Amino acid sequence: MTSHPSRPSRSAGREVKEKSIFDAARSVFAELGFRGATTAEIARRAGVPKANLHYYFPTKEALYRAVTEEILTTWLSAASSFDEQDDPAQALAAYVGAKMDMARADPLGSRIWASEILRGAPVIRDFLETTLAEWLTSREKIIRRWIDRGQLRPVEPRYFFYLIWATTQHYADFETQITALNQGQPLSDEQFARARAQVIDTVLRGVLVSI
Amino acid sequence: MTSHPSRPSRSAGREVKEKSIFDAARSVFAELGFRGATTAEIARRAGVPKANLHYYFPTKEALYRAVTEEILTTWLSAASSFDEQDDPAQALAAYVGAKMDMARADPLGSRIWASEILRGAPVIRDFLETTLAEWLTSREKIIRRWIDRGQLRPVEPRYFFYLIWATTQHYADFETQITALNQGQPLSDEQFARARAQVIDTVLRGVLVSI
DNA sequence: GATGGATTTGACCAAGTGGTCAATTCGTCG
DNA sequence: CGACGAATTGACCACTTGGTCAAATCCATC
Repeated sequence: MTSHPSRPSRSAGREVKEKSIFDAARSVFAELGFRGATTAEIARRAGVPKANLHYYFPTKEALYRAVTEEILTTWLSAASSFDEQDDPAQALAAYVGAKMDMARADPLGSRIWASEILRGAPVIRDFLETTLAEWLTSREKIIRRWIDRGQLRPVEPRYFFYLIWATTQHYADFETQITALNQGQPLSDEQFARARAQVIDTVLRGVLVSI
Repeated sequence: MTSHPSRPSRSAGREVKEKSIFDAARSVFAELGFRGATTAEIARRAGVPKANLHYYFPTKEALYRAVTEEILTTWLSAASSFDEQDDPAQALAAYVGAKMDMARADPLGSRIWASEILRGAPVIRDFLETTLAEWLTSREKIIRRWIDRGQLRPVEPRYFFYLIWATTQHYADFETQITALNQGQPLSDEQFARARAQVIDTVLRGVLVSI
């Protein structure tokens, strides 16, 4: 204990404040994109003066990079859930399910990613061309092994991954549309669970040899 | 003939100019979104002074609405290609193929749509809640009929449509990412044809009872 | 070739932008 | 306590934004 509980220590206060700015930036970037986002709006949502925001993050771009950095980290840790197993059905179901859960738990991250890609990926281009490309290559090998063993239909692995990514991220990126088509109500937990199960099922049936 | 071929008539000149502004706006909105787009940049790409742009389109929002209007029109005409047929395999293959072709032929339209949804669909919300919702309801009936006839596995139709929309539009919206993962080269016609065929095949196998 | 509406455009404006800075306040520690 | 660095913030700045406007130009018609 360095201070009274109701008055957090200096360093703890810093973390809290930095996080509130960070979270505000996340939501604004997800809604308006990098160009459309304004530091004034981010500061407003964070409940701090604009000058204070610039104390913690020197520029708008630095703040944006911090946000994308965290998204890439999250993505990587989730990507490792795609493991080689004997049973492709189990491995794929786990992976697709995990991606659906991510879209539900953190739609903002997915939307910032989408927005970044839409504008030509100036910030994460390097990540796409190196880390993501390597990840994809290594997982293609796993898919090909399953195909060689006759467990999977002969598909081009990368287009199969695109289908998985597109479908799962759609529930985050197009949440507005999905809600509008659901009588204006966001998908309930039950509805989402049903969608999740169906996505897994459809994807698996699409590529498995037998089921 | 109202004038010399090299000097277009007044009304023809108007159409040409309006279209060049319109096309420039499309590309800027697709890249930067509504908020990120600037009238100066649109005017620059159209090769006209900014004041001239405002002569043809009074405000940035009017220009944006004109662009989205055209996208909705295109969408509707393409949506009618989803017809009721005896054979769901044929109908679905035609629909998915058409959506893939649209993503290839006009990626900008898809990206503007995506960008509009990402920011909460303030402009097309009404379209989503009325026209699109009705379209979806009517097509759900067709899907259910196929299910009742035992031609399709019992899926919730709307989540199935989301999978189709997400997967096909991904090739437009995430073109930057797909290109980055393809050694920096956009998908060739051959690669795209392969992706198109695989998407159709995977989607069909995912929901057809027998194939 | 004169007329008059359509078109073009440079100059301009108020509001908003990202970012700075100096003055102030705060909290910790000797 | 006093002092010193960390943190806070109102005021400010140069630049960009969407949009205006009046003067100039164009061109079909008579």
